[in-house]
Amino acid sequence: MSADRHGLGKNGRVPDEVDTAPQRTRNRWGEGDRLRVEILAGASRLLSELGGEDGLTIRGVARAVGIAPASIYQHFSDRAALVQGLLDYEYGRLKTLMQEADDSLPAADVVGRAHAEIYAYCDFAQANPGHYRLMLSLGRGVRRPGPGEAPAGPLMDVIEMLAAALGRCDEAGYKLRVPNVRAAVLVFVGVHGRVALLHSNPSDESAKALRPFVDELFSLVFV
Amino acid sequence: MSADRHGLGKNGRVPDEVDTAPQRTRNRWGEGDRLRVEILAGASRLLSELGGEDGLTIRGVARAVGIAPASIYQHFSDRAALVQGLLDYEYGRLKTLMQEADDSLPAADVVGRAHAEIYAYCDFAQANPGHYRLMLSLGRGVRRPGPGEAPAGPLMDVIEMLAAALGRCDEAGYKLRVPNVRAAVLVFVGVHGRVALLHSNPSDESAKALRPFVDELFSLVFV
DNA sequence: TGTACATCAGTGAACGCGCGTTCACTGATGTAC
DNA sequence: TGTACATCAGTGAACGCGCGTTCACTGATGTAC
Repeated sequence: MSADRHGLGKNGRVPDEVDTAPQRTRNRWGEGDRLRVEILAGASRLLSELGGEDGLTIRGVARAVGIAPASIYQHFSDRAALVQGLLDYEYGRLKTLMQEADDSLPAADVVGRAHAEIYAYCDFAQANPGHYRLMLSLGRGVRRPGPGEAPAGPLMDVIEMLAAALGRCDEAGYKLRVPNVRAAVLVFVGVHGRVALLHSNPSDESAKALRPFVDELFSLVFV
Repeated sequence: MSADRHGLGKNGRVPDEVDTAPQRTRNRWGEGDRLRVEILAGASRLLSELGGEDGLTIRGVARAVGIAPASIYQHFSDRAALVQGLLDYEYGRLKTLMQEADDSLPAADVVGRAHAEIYAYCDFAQANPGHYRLMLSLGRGVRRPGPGEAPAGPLMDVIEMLAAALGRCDEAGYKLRVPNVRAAVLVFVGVHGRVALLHSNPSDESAKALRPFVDELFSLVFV
């Protein structure tokens, strides 16, 4: 046993298992929850590599993480729960990125901060097309609000962040042509449409520069 | 055989097969191509009912049409070809609807005609969410232009239609604030983003009225 | 201190299912001579 | 006109595959007494 620790067999070749199963060491007592984030990270990586929800299977994620498919069920009740968990995880990342971009500028630069938020959004969308598609729920198996339920959700959180940033601009004297929430929806929707168009046409080099487009959108909503 | 033509067995009950297989009569000699459009229509219906590409399987379509799965291979080389055929079919429908809306107004009413085109687009998107998602290629298995290839495609056709309509407005004196192609992209992208937002949040009743939003977009691109 | 037991992290093997695709075929309709 | 053959529209049965999920399990680590 100890003779094989170097990963080399007697003939000096790397055994086949090394390629497929990167021999995970199990977590210690009481640290079982660590696997949960490993699973989410593996699923996230898978989404990046495959660019869509299609390869996002229980077995695929298990392979990516290096565990048995059955092990996933200790942390997620079924595939739908895994996808939902991944969505929460990614929305958390996106909101953090936007908030950090906002915080990175001086408090007084309200217009710059609003721009920075949406730039961060664009960067995320361009760097993570697979995640973006899933998050905009143009895939299946995503929980949607019921008929009576309020149209809340992580998407609304993002729009509200943007609305707040635009509201601060308005208060600081950079007047909006429409109420701040309407302006936020307009900008968000424009950016989202542009990103979707880009994703559906990745060869359009001229469209990859999203910032000028964002600036144009902003210039339209301000007086 | 002729005794069973009424679809009733000896005990007066409808045989089980009637429910699943609506006993298609095969096409006549030389009319084999008719099945092709039956398949596309069945696939289209399936897309409407299921709201996504997920149920769009060879076997599912065969069931919807009432034929054997193997029969599809006489008209489409594989599943990807079927999906591509469906896309062409649906883009044809969309462009026809937009053109008809345009033609339904007097030639002189250039602004009304531009509005009518995009209204038709909205109506299509709202009436066919499953088709819309697939067409905007936020699904898998859709042919995309290669790296060197021009970013043409049915989506560009739609945008060019709109750009032409906006160009006619500009020429008629309803001046645009930006070049007509940029204005078309802006309007299209805004509408698409709004529709996507609506699809991801179908309970948002206030967002279902797309026309005011479209009008707002138009008012932003005109002087 | 030992020792029986509980809890933990994680697994291997199996299940039934629906899928895409292939292949040899069936029976009806046309065509050559 | 017959009749052999070609072509057509479409099928039934089978294949191998990857999937989601379940279940009894393994071995390590903690805890009660």
